Amino acid sequence: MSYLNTQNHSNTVLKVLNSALVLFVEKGFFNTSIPDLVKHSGVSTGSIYHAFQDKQAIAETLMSALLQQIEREQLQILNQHGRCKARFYALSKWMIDTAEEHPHVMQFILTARHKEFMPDLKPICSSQPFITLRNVIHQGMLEGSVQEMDLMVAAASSYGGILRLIQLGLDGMLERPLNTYLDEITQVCWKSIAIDQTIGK
Amino acid sequence: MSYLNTQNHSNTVLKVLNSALVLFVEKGFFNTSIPDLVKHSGVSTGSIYHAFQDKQAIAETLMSALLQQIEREQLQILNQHGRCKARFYALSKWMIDTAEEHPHVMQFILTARHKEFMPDLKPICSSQPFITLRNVIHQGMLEGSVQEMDLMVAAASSYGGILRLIQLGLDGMLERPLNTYLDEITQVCWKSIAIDQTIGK
DNA sequence: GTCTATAGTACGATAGAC
DNA sequence: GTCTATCGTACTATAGAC
Repeated sequence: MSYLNTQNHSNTVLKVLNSALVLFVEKGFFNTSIPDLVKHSGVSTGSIYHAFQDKQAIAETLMSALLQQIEREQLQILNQHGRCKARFYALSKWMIDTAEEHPHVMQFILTARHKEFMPDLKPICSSQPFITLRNVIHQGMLEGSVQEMDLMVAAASSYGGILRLIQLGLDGMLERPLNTYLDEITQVCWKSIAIDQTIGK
Repeated sequence: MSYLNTQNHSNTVLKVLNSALVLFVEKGFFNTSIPDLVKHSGVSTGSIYHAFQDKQAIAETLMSALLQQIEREQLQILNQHGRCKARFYALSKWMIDTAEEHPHVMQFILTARHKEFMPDLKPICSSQPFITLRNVIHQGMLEGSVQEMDLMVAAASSYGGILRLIQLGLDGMLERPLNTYLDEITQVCWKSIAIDQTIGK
């Protein structure tokens, strides 16, 4: 199933964005030509340029749409869990599930060299979804469940492990499916910033 | 100072490789044209194509040279420290120092979309330097200083935090210089996989 | 809004003098 | 080995019919 929502975009735009997601991740932005997009999406050159100003605008729209969708899903998770540790586990599970169900999405967000084709864009880690991840850790410090330390250090250590494992999974370096590592990785990542030594469930 | 060793390569090759490192990281592989390389390196088109088969070969040679140099530096560190924890700390310090002194090197290794322009290359995390990092963690399990767990999970959790913080630093998301975070980040990253709760130095 | 056909350009790579 | 000049190509983007 497509990850992108059908609400904000026309059918043509959506077809192009979905093809762009696949092709940009698999071949790279610069190795994907407009003719490639035409073939993969079934939309003609003219229609593509009617819907988007240029090739770069396709990437920008795609990025923006993905980040919006991710924000929406994060908010749902935050609504279901109140405390830092529960939120951290739920967000980690969601990241790992997304990496398995929509590997292209995760790959595009995590490893696409956005700077290379969107030079004006701020680094991905300054986008709202990453701010939300950090805010949860900050909440933990206020709650007393996370050790007082530099927020960037805490965020890097906790989510860094999750994201690194996801990257290893996307690169085909893991023997088992990603989700089978969920419990183990979230436990050790949480342990790195938890305030006490009782790790029990 | 240049990161690359002058032993294996001629002066012309070295000039091109150094320019390629800078330009590939700052503008990206596909946004760097041969004329760009000519301007930046002072070497003419003809000489570049005399030294390298094509543009991709420049990237491949660069990657190979960097990995070799990194391997050499890692071996030095392993020779200076015997136990897992000491090696982990020293390797982490070395990664952070390298990121500060040679940001282009770190950026090229960590974030360059190698797959995009070197489709045949294995993922970077299967290269020898990354294997060495994992081996050190494995050694820790045998020694009894690191908890028994899946090796990939342990490596992701421990080095993932370090690498994530380095990425944040390279992206300009940190307030202070990277090396000022060294003690804090290595401590929490080690804590995530350490076997007992005594974290003291 | 959608399409085909094509203009214009910039690039990778080569030829060939020195 | 190094250089300049240039070829051929493949791309992005546009023009204009429907």
